[in-house]
Amino acid sequence: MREVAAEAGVSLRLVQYYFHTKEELLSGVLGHLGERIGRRVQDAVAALTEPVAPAAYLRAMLGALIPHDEDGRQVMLAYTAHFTLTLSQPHLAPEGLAQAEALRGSVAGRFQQARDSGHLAAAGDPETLAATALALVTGLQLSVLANQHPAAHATSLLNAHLDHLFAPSA
Amino acid sequence: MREVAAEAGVSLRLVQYYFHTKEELLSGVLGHLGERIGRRVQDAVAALTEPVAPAAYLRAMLGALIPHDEDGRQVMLAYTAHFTLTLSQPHLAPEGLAQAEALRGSVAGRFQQARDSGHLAAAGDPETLAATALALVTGLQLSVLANQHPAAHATSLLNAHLDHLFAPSA
DNA sequence: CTTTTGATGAGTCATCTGTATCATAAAAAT
DNA sequence: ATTTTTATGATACAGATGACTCATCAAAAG
Repeated sequence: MREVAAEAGVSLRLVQYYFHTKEELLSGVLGHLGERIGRRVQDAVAALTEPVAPAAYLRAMLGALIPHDEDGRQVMLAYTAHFTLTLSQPHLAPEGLAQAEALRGSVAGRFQQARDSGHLAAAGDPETLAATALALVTGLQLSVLANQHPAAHATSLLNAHLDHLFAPSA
Repeated sequence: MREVAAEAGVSLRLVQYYFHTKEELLSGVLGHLGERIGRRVQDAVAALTEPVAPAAYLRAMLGALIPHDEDGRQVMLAYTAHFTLTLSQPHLAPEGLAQAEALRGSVAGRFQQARDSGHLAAAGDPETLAATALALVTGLQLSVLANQHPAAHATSLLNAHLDHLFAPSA
């Protein structure tokens, strides 16, 4: 609590004013991070030029989850830390997972759309493709945070995966 | 330190005897977890019946990283927690990453072998395929630990990904 | 103008925590 | 038989930490 207050340039008393306990603070942070990540994804999608092909949409959405700038790195690092904490403290999870669930649905919807419009060449139902793509992004995220790959490399791995789904004959 | 001693049914003094500081304890645990995970992978590979097709080998190796029993869950959960810690305390990493690097090389080698023997249908160099597959497994691992998917489902997602690389025409 | 809300300061309390010290004793190695 | 290794017990201590209280004050809302 003291450390958070100091880092924020604020009195300890104020932190206690808004977050009565440390648990409330942690849940609050997890929710806040979820929102920031959601906004980053929305911004990336909004930056697309019309018309939006399903493949490009998915590239933008999923690519936004890979930390390619300092802000993204900080957000993703903090989110990863809090997410890992929820693995042993499940009662801290509620709000954060809602965001993740919404994202999963959105990705699955895009895959469904791609299938309907005949752009998708790969087998497997949209739910499966979405779950796989999201797991891949999670792993790539971590590899970037751990400095195993630069962000650009991780993005190209993600794009290669998507390209393979949309045009496997190449 | 006290909590570790109590959990191990051992005196605090003994923990201090083998690990002079908390940092040493954490590094030691990280190394120990790396070994246990490596052994689990080796065991899974050793259980294969000859002759070993490249695809089956990769399925075994990578599948062993998905926690499908209680022991696996504990090991992977502890490893994930320590790995996440190294993201903000990089000096705790040295030994743990060596194991991961060895695994990456091994997976890449198998992909190379599959390509050479004509079993691999997908494009992309072995290094890329290995990095992608490992990132996917990391993400699936986390999804299982977070109870987003049962282990069997994660394994089937992994197998679907590998099948797609080995037989994309289906 | 008065009340509510947002913000700070100073300090207390009990507990947790990493580290350290000294004495001791069984067990294993030499 | 003696030395070294492995293990425990009992504290001690300084610093960190979460939670709480009381007093105070500026700003915004009513």
